[in-house]
Parts: sequence; structure tokens; C-alpha cells
Amino acid sequence: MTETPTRRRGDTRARIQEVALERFTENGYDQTSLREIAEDLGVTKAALYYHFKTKDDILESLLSQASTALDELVAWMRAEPSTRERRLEMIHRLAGITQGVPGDVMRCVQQNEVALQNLGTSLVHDLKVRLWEAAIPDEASIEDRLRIRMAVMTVLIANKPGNDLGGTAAERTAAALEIAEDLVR
Amino acid sequence: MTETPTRRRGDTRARIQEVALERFTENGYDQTSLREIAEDLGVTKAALYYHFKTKDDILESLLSQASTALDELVAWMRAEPSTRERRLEMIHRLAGITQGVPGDVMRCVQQNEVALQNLGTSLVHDLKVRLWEAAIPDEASIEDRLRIRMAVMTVLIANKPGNDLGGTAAERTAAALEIAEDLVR
DNA sequence: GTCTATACGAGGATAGAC
DNA sequence: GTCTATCCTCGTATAGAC
Repeated sequence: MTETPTRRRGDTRARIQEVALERFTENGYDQTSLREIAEDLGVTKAALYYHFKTKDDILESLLSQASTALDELVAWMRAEPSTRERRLEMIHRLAGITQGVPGDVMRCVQQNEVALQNLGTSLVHDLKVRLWEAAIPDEASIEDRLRIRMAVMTVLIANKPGNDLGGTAAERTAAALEIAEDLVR
Repeated sequence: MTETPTRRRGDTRARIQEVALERFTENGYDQTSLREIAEDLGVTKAALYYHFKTKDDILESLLSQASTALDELVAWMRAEPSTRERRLEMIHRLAGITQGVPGDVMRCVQQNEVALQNLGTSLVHDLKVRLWEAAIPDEASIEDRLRIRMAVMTVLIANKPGNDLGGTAAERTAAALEIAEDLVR
């Protein structure tokens, strides 16, 4: 019954996310203006405000996928006591997530760490922190706490955009997992 | 001959740096406005522009101390071929710098990593990168490159403000150096 | 339901008076 | 050496056309 429009419509929200994801990842959240995004789509700034409450809201919407995957990982980690085997398994799963989630989303998360910290809504507030806190056994020393943290960061850094480590994503991840074996104990 | 002014003057530049250092470290570079700094000093925004070319310029001026210390470390590292002993010594010296430099400056550097990356003038551009590049031997594998990088980051993270690792600065640094021993090879 | 037009206050920055 | 006045862009908000 309803006409199919000649130009694709109703996907404006998705197209905003598309452009924002690219810009936020490439140039950073703070350096990306709403005007820039709007012009790229051929709409006005105000149109963005129909689809999203604020600029922050756009960023958050991009993170839901990564956030969900990491939430599940945190839940999995918390389900049973933290043994070395489980900690290592967590690191491996994390590596899978960093590559599994639509690549650009994870890159965007890492590229905008600081912007994320300044988001009041801590639903996505410091995904890393929640992760390593779940992994730290109760009686851990400072060194052990730092070790787990560095293992998590090694995996993330190995996949960080522009890290100029060279090699393929698979090679970098493999190297990160080797190092994590040394770190986690 | 020249009158001593009733209120101290001529030190406005230094006072700007004082306030900026505190604000940038506490609230972040992007979240600190020039109006905020100016009002705190009882001057106008425009006055700041007499002493500094841009807002970025203020940030850069704060970093000169840390930058100098790290430049020297890079130069030292490059002076001789990179052996394991030298790499470890470099990490130890780095730990000394992170505590030796007037504490707040180093904290400011770490608190504003991203802002620094966006500074065109790469005099201070990614202090860390210059450091680990100097430390990496020519034929290093991806894993070895990543290992050195993580060793540097471990030291920096151990001293990062708000990392909630607990313990004293000395304890955290000691832990970081232990871990670095495992990483560097 | 989707968007344009328009405006506001705050941001960084500049020219020029004093 | 410091300020006023001004400019452009930013994120945000609302009224109303379609």
C-alpha cells in the first residue's frame, strides 16, 4: 500500500551513525563537529537532533555493540572464581571480541577513550576497568593487579589503529596473547 | 630605579601556566576553557593571547620540562646499541623521570595524551613513541616491539593519576619495574 | 514522522585602543 | 602589557514547514 520512496529514507539514523563512526574514529570525537556530519549527509545540524538527543548520544549509540560484548565477558568472568586459567581464557576471549565486533566500532572505542570518560552515563564508562576488576582475585598484590591490567591493555593496544607495529591484525593479536601469558599469573 | 609595583606583575605568564597546569590536569585540556583560566587570574581572555599564541601553545609550554627529560633519555638510548641491559636501564631511568619531573607536569602529560596527539607541532608529539622506537633493536619481531612498548606503558600507567591501583607511588613503581623485567628481553 | 530555519550562549581567536 | 570589541564556529534548542 505505502509507496516505496525514490530515495532511500528512514535510514537517516543509520547513515548518521555510519558517518559519525568514520569521523570519530579518524579524527577523534572532540575534533568532529556536528556540522561536518550533517553536511556530509546533505541535511542540517538540527536534523541530527531529531534522531539523537545530543552529540554524546551519537557516540554512545555506536558503542552499544562493543559494550554488550564486553558486558557479557565481564559477566562470564564474574560467574566463577578467578583462576589463572580463567584469566587467560578471558584475555583470549577479549582478543576475539576486539576482532569480532565490527572492526571500526572497537577502533572508535579506543580512539576516543578520553571522550568516553567524560560521558556522565557510565553505562559505557571505562569498559576496560570493569573488565580487569572482574578478573582481579580478592587478595591480589599491587603487582598482580597491574599485571592483569597490562595484559588487557596489551591485547587492546595490539589492535589499536595507527600503532604502527606492522604485521597483520592476526599476527599482532598472536603476539599480544604470547605476552599476556607472561603477564597473567 | 623602576618602581616595584604594589601587586606582583610581569609574572602573569607564569601565573597562567600555574592555573592552566592545575586545570588541564584536573579537568582535561578539552574541558578547560580560556575564560575559566582568565577569570581565575582576574584578567580577560585576550590577555592570555598576549602571552601565548594559542591554547595549544599553553599546553606545550607546560610540557617543556618533561619533554627535555625524555629527549635526553632518547638521546642516551640512541648513543649505544640496544642491549637487554640498556633497555632495562632505560625503563628504570624512565621511572625516575616520571617521579622526578615536577609531579604535576608528568600527570598533565598523561592526563592529556589525546590532546597532545592532535598538536601539529610534534616537538612533544607522542613522547612515548620516540622512546620505544629508540629502544627497539633493528631486527625485532612484532612481539618484541610490542613487549618494549608495554614495558614503557607499564611504568607510565603505574604512575597515572586516578588509576586506583592503591599503594604508594614508590610501591607502584616497584611493581612496574618487576613487570618490566618480565617484558623486556 | 522527518526535516529546515533560525537563534542562543559559549568556545577560541584577532585587531586595535589605551 | 592589558583590555574592549568583534568574529566565526561550536553544541544545543525550538518553532514550524512538509
